Amino acid sequence: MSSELKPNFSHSEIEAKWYAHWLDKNYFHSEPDDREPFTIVIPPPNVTGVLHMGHMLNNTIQDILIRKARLDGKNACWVPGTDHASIATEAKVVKWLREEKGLRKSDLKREEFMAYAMNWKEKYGGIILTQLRRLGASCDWQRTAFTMDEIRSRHVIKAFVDLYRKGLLYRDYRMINWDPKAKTVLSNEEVIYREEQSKLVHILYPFADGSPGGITIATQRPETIMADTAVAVNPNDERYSDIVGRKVRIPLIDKEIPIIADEAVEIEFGTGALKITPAHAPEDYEIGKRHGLEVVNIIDETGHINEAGQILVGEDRFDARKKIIKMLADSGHLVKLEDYTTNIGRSERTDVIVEPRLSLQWYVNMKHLGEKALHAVTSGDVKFVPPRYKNIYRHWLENIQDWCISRQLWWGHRIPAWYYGDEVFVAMTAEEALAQAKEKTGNPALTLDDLKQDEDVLDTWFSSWLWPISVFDGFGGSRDFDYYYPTSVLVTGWDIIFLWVARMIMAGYEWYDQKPFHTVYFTGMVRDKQRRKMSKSLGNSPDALALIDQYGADGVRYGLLSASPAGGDLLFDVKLCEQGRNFCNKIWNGLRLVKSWKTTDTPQPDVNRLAHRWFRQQFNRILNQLDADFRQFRLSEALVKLYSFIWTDFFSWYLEIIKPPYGEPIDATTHAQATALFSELMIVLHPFMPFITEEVWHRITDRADGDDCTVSRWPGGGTYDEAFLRRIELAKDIIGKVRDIRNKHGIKMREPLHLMAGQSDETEALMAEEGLVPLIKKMAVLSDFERVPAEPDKGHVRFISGASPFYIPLEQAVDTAAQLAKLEEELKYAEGFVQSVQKKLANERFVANAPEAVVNRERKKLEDGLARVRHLRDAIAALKKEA
RNA sequence: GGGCGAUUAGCUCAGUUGGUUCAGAGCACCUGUCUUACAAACAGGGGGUCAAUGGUUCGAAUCCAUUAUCGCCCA
Repeated sequence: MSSELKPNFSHSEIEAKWYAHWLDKNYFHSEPDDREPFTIVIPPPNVTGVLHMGHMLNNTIQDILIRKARLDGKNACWVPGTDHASIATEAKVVKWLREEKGLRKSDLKREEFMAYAMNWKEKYGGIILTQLRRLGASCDWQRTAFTMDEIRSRHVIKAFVDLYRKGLLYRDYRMINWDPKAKTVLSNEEVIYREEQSKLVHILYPFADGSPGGITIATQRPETIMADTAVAVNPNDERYSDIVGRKVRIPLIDKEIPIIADEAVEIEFGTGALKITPAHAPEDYEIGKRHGLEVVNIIDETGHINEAGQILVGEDRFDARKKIIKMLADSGHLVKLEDYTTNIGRSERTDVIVEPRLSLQWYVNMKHLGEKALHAVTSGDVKFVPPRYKNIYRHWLENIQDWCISRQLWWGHRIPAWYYGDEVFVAMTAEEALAQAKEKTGNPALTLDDLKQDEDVLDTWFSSWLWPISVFDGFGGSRDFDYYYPTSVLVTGWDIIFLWVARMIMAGYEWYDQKPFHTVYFTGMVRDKQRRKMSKSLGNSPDALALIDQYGADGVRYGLLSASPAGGDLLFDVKLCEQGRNFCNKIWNGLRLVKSWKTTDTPQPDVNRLAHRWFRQQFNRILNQLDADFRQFRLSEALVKLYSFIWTDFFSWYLEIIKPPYGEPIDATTHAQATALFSELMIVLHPFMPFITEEVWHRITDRADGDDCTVSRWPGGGTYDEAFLRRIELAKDIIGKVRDIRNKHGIKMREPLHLMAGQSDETEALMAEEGLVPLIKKMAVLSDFERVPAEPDKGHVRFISGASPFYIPLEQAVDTAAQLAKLEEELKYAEGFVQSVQKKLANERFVANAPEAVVNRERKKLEDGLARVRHLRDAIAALKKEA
């Protein structure tokens, strides 16, 4: 049997096999039943996206939680799906049309474009869901949803209509964030501010009446001077008090504008004088409104200067900036150029600098929606892991602004608003809108052709915020929805806490007065070793699939998770995946070892019985800890714990203890126990590393059809005896010290040693433990292990373990000096320890105030410590006498 | 400007309610090893004034205050 198993684990041969098997058995599909549900909705990746490190981390965590819930016997349901990602996808389709078909969007009718886009999506979209299978994601694929499919679209339109009827939607003409590349408005949350280098340009605006001088303003945007309609100073700024009210000329175009005074102008900034460009800066727009200034728009929707600019018409805004600085210098109006760092807002999707722009858009009133959403989190109804994100969330909601939801795109949900003259009709369908229009106007002759539907689509997040509801067809009132909602956990990155998480909570309370999920687990960002965020442009992100090919899905999952505390950033290093792969190999070889044993009907030796007792109890202890870890979402800790438990306790200790000499059989009882323990370990590790655990599960013993690791039951814990476990720890310490002595003296493992233990209660208890003496003899390779009444005369080394002395006679020369140094160091430590305990116990207030258990513990510590010190002193004295 | 968080070994990080020999893990490093499951391994080892100062307490890596440095969110 064992001859089938290669020395190295090969993940590529098993991953596809088991994934297909799980699908074949339909294990991932969930239907409502009597069991407790455990539900996760996937943060839908962009339909055009490909798997990257962030997805891998995110989905590994979800899969761990789902698989654990499945093993716990819950009805686990993980709903996958994709997001239509309006801006990103439309950009990709436009590019594809241009490059592959030679078509421009402007050449196409809306319907034509949508047909191409849908086609494109069918062909290239959703690749990422296939890639998730490689990772082992146990999603219920039959429930795959798409934000633009029929059901989800219905939810979006219904939500819009409903909010409109409730008076929570409105249209307004105001300053918005414009993305000149995508040619659409963005919400505040889609603008990313970063500090960037810029120039502050000082420009002289001469007096209009021709008198000498003028006023020097400072601006970052010299290319917009043509749109200026005033220069403003602070009314309290004495430098300018006598020229307020006078007129100046805009250089280059010689337009006359007034100098006005407004409190909003910062005296300290620049020259204290601001050019006011109401069409192209939010603050200027406000100032302009206060002073009734004209609004001159000189930048078109693509970020180029338009006819109203008079000069530099058709130039890109940044080219225009360079040119105008040159022109100002030539005309003598440039006073100076100053280096300047400022916060620049860029589009989250296209990364171009956002252009403030006035336009008419749809908004959601957030005041109303925000209140319950805030309470949900502050009250703990929705739990955040880690909890510190509560503060960030609260801060945002307390300062919330209305949500701009219209987008000037075609790919998305078209806004269900129809216009007839100045009237707006919002309805589920054009026919309903027509009916409304007929009633409102009293004109029954109106037809659909008289109504004009809004050209814009809705923000993608306006569909994502309904996701936990819409994937279960919640607005239809479904059995699924009743059963699965609220979902159990949401796993997502903290970067979309406002864009997505907060809004889902709002939607949940708005439509069902119910949270969408019990807990939000925030993952960190995956960064490289230099702490840089992984990105395509930096090229520092490893190819996710290549990683899986190289290290196996289990190895990569291990690597991602072992260093990924909740909410903390993960500094990714392929070394971690390598460690995961090595762990797989270790498990594989443990399997090979156990499979290689022949069994015999002989009775179980004491040492094996002891080994099992010890490991069982240790396992119980770990199971308790794992329970706590899962409850608190400390997944990384749980995995690290399991890693060392399996590697060290199971392989390095348990299997080594029970391992029969080469070629000899093992007693059947021990073999059965080892097989059972191995299987249990595979269940416990399964959520983290599903593939290898399933493989080992099936190889370790014969299984009936359907007896798969992935659908087995998580083992229940049990009791353990602390005193017993401590005795074993002591034994392990003794073994370690013997090995150290071998190391130091160059004694090979095949040379058995003779170990003598000094008299103490401790050694007495130790040797009375059935099986422990043979255990120590086996693991330390001893010919003999016995207690002696006193230290032997000469020719031996000594060490202290616990509070007892041990001696090993040696044939070879003993390195007295080295031993002495080591013992003296240990003595120093032990004395310091004893001193600190003594000090504590001498303190009356400690003895009086501390709990009795704590005081007793200290007394025991003192007793042991004193014994240890005594033995160390004896040993040192003896050693000195020898020298 | 408002807020949040962090600072523990060379690196990345645990350390749960303040109390068990509590100063830990992994990686890295050093020494040794074909000990026939595994060199992707095995057996050992060295390494930290827990950022600084002060306070609370019988007792502080842990709680409080101040300072320093760094990171992030919002404006």
